[in-house]
Amino acid sequence: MFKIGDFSKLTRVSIRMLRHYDEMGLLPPAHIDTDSGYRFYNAEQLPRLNRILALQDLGFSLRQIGELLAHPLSMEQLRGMLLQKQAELQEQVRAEQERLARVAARLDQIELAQAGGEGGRYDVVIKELPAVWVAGARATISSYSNIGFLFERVFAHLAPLRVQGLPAAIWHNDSAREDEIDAQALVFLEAAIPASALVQVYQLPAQKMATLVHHGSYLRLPQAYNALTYWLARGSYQISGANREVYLHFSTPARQDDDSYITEIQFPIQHATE
Amino acid sequence: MFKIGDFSKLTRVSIRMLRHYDEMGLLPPAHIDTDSGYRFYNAEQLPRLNRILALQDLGFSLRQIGELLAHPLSMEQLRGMLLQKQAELQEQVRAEQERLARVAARLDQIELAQAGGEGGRYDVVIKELPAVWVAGARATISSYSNIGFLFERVFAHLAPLRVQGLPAAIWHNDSAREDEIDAQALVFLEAAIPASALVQVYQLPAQKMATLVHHGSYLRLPQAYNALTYWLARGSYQISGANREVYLHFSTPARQDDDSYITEIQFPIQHATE
DNA sequence: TTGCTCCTCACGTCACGTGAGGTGGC
DNA sequence: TTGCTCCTCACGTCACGTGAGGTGGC
Repeated sequence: MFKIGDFSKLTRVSIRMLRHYDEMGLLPPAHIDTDSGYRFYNAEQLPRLNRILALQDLGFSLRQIGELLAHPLSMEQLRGMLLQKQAELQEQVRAEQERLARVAARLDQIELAQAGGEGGRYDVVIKELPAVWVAGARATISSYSNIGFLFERVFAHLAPLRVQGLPAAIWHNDSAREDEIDAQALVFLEAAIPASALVQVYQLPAQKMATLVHHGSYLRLPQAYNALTYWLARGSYQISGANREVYLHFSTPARQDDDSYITEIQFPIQHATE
Repeated sequence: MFKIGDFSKLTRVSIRMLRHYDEMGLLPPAHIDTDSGYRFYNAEQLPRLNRILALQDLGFSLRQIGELLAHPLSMEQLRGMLLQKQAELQEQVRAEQERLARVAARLDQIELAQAGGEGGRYDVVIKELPAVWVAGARATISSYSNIGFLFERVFAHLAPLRVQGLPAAIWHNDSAREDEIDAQALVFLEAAIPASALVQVYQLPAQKMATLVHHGSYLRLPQAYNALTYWLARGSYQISGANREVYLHFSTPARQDDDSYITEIQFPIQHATE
């Protein structure tokens, strides 16, 4: 028989935890002194404690372990649980490795900044955007700054409906030619509204996005794009579609050199392994 | 200006968390209505929120982020913190991968058991043993079961000192010959005691151990050894020294076929990469 | 007018560590 | 007799989610 302190030394499990396992019914002591309340353990209890520790190491919670010990699973069921655990752990490892890549990218960013670069002002954030309704107009334009008339079309469509929302652009840059830009102006909606010949209304699908907020004039947007694409190149993501700009602070008509503008750049991404 | 719900939708940060960041002083709203207490945010706050989220993603706690935002670090200091984070994350990834290997080993164990094997009854547990004083006697013997006389030597040394402790054996199996076993009998002590010509007293160094508890006769110890060595072969550990047996439940003189015996087998291990 | 949004307060999570304050055994 | 060990009770951790119960704006 071991007093709790000796059993703790033997098993390297803290006294606190042995008491906790007792409380949870996972490992009641072999004997409890009725006068003093002292817990006494014996060597026969070691296999059970080891099973608890092993299951914990496999990633089960103490509650789950309690159930596993109370209602032992068949080999086949246990195998199923472990296969699921394995998948979870693999996903966790992947997530950790991606985080590591992001730390490395951040370190790179610092070194570039020390070398005189500009990227250090931006923080890239990954978001899961849900599906959302938009009203949009699309056309091929000859310059990025010419998107204005598309927005006018959309706004003209929305005004009589008394609908408002954040404006955004999607740049479908399939063409290699710099003067053939497949551009889409859109406004985010709360819900579906009627469409028209010139303005489409549809749902953008849910999408994982790498985003960055640029606070300043459009003339310095290229630096922001550089920071984001550099970050993406360093990481473990692939760009999986057309990039967007969300105009969080702007004026109409747009000016190219307004330093108060705030623009979020978004690139749809997916895991490089998918 | 955005109400908290709109800002939450925009940033994909829950309302609960925006309020929490306010409470912590990380991101106070740009404006709070004095009557209603409503929080209002504006687009200028997005870069700060993104910085919070990016630092969180790098593994900093909200408290640390608060300090980083209040007292910005130099590039060099930030680099140092990130390098440390990187090391921590690498260690975490390694630990997760080892855990994954253990899950895989467990799955193997199940398949072996289904094929009629015996390994399924054992749970391997890793422990960090601290340095500990022992009294021991060492000799080359011709059979494992001949270790008894070495224990008698140790017990004879301890008896007049009125010292007790758990007995254990260390098997220094350097020789290839099965009838030349370099064996050591020892007893764990609470503190140092005098040595003698036949009994050494010294400290076993701290050591990471892979352990397993065998409940049953010594005749079935080989199965327990098989389970442990198989587990070790599957995992990412290297055996780094002589294995031990700790006799948790036994009798003197020892019998080979006593099913009530409880024995812990220990292999010193280190990471395969070290 | 009626949902909708916002507010504060507070509990629960999960596996622990770390006290405070008190008692029994060598 | 005096440390030592054990006991119970309870708080703190940390980033959240999820209510309860109540109020203001279209």
